[in-house]
Amino acid sequence: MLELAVLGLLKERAMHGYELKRQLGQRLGFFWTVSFGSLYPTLKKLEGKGVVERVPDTDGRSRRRQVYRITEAGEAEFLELIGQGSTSAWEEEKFPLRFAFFRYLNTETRVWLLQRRRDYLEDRLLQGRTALNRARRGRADPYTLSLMRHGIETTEHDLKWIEELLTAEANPGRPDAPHDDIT
Amino acid sequence: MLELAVLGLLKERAMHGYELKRQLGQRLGFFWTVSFGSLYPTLKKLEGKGVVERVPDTDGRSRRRQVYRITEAGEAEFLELIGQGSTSAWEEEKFPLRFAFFRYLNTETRVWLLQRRRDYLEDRLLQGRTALNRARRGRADPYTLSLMRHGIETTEHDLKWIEELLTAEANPGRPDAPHDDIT
DNA sequence: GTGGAACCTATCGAGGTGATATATCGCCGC
DNA sequence: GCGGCGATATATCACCTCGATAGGTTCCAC
Repeated sequence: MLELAVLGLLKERAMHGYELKRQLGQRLGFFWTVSFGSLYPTLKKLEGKGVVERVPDTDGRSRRRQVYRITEAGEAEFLELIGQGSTSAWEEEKFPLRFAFFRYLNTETRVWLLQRRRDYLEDRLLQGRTALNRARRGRADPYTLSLMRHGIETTEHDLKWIEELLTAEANPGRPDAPHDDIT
Repeated sequence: MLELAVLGLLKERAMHGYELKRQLGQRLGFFWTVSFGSLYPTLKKLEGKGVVERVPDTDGRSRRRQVYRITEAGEAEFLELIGQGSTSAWEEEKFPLRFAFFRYLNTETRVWLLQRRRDYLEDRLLQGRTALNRARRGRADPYTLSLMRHGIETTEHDLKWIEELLTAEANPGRPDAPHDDIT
């Protein structure tokens, strides 16, 4: 998981651990946050696999930072991770992470992933509505009901977003991707 | 975490593990799901602490299920867990869980928790907007920008929900709690 | 230069995750 | 009845991640 995120970020440019965390926090902080406790071990593991490497301490100063860059094997590994279907569950769970690297995929794959996501959300929505109705009949307390309603609304919002993205993907009319970008 | 959820559900009525998972899935499945790998160990741990106990296999049939009920010590433990401030982070993370048991808290505590939540969300929103602006100036790719925008919108929606709840809490005018409940 | 704040790496215990194994029940066709 | 099969239910394992914490380094104000 984190491996994909790290490789994706290092694909853009070399970074040290702390900055990886900061970048991740900014880009998908709403959906995910990494802890140092998983980041640093992961970096070491990746280095062990040879998919990232430490940038040798060029130009004397600041030898405290451990700057990593992606290797050729790493580029391959990244494509492997982001492209593949992988195991059911996390696929849906970590959608935002995958989405953050959508630019590295071709349109076909993007559409495929978006459709999978849409189906998943629609299914959840259905289950959620069913559960809500059951809860209503069961005289569940107002707070529980409110929570369930809110969950449904949130999912509806997610779904709408996905559908807009699908539309945008279908006709690269003007904005070659998701809407406005004024200043 | 899970401990609070389990105790809260058992407070309503005795259940076996599988059903606890099902109930949890229905009520806050949008925000959380438990795995068996944590549920069963947790039940044992709770039994060890004496806050829940196995219901003796009355009336012969179906001896396969392990039905648990909450003990008196468990009731106390529950109030302890839900009432206390606990450690910073998870407090925000698991807000929905806490909210699901709001009916066991008095108005004062409810309002306090809602306000904390509101402040937290407002802070995130601010950070998110700042990050978005920076990303725009940095010519981030459209997908990343779209993701960030979506995160912001979702948080705004959460915030609106909290504010409505605060309003409802402030004047128990007609609906003694969160809005409509037709049929 | 010296003290402190911000920066950065690192590790630990606790606990959660998804996958998988196994056993039992309810039910249907025959 | 009885063999089989899908749903129900408990259990465990290896791996991953978390939050807390500690410790070292760089930078700057005074």
